[in-house]
Amino acid sequence: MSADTSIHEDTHEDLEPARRPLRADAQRNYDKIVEAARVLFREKGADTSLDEIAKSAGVGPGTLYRHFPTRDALIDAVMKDWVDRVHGDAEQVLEAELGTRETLTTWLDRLVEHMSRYQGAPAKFASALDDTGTPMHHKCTALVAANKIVFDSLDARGALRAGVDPRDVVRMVTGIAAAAEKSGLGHEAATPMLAIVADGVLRA
Amino acid sequence: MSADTSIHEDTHEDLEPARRPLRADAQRNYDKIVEAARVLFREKGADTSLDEIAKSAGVGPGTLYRHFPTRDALIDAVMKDWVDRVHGDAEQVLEAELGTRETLTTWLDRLVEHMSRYQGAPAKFASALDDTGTPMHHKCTALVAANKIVFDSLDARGALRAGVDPRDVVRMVTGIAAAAEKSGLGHEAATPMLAIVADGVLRA
DNA sequence: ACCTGAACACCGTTCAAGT
DNA sequence: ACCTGAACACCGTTCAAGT
Repeated sequence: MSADTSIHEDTHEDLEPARRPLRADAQRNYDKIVEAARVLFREKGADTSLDEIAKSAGVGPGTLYRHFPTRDALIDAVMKDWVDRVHGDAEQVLEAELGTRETLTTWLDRLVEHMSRYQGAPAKFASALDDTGTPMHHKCTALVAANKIVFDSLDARGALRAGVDPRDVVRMVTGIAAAAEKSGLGHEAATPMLAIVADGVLRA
Repeated sequence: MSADTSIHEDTHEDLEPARRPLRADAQRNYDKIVEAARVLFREKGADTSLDEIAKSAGVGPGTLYRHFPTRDALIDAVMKDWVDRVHGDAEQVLEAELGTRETLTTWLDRLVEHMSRYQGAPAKFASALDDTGTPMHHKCTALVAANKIVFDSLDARGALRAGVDPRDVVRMVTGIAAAAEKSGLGHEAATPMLAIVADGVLRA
């Protein structure tokens, strides 16, 4: 190993755009937009009007479009460190060395939590999961990869029922997170549904 | 029993608005709008612009609003006979007298099918499930009621795992239907997810 | 009682004009 | 190279004027 921080040890980030440095004022605007979006996404959800975001950032709508040609691209930028946290969570859950069922349920809980970061986000994940090419799809592959780590471990322990595709589980959790959000009961509404999933995934 | 057809034997329809007859031209417009909506919902999904529907029906936008103050109300009208079909399906599934697992999976399949009638409908169901008062919520209670019939039967057979709330299953299927739709793979994408649900719901 | 269509507010997106 | 803001298209919603 060479350095200590921000090592690219894994393969889930190599496709980063690698854009060259922006002009000073452009960079400032870029940051202001992302920060404004972060706040508004949290307060009003991931469908907040782009105009409002631009206004709140103090830039013209055209500037926002220059930096983020699509809403997806903006969401992507707002969720910059998200991928790493998901990956870290997967490993953390495994390191806890819990029983198989508890390992699975706490992981699924984290999954929902990560997906539900912003109102409306679960639906975006559901859409992006099979929509190759969009920026959000990158996040989804990270999600699938992290999930695979956990499932591989469970499989090694012989805990999985035959014929369960981990990818289907992610897809299902996507839907569960969306349903829980729309229930208005907060994302604790997901817990009983995740319990059913766990029983369906684990060997009887 | 008195008559043979369209008996109101159950309680899932007594709260119908009971509106008095419309003037002839108004009734004609009402029908034209519902028919246009039915076609467009099928072709372009349940989020088709109301303006487009009005135009396709050959009426002004104001006329549409007079009859259907909200999009939900229009969807409700389009799905008029839907409730009865769901209820009938539940009974039909039970009459087939299949094994417990097959009973459950075919029922869940039907549920998804019913929810996925129009593009965007699963999301509406998810939202309406706990949103009392909206017209779509009526459909949801019908859904829950039909589902209860099947689950009661399974429970009587001792097939259910302890602690499973049928309502949570409906909520979950709502999410699954939405996720399957957004996957773009058609609603067969739901099948493997439903299999997991079945294993989670049935006693091991 | 019902219909029409103009009018308004709002949002996403583009682009010519500026620095 | 980057920003601004006017401009356009589109949609939901309302309402005064008509029959």
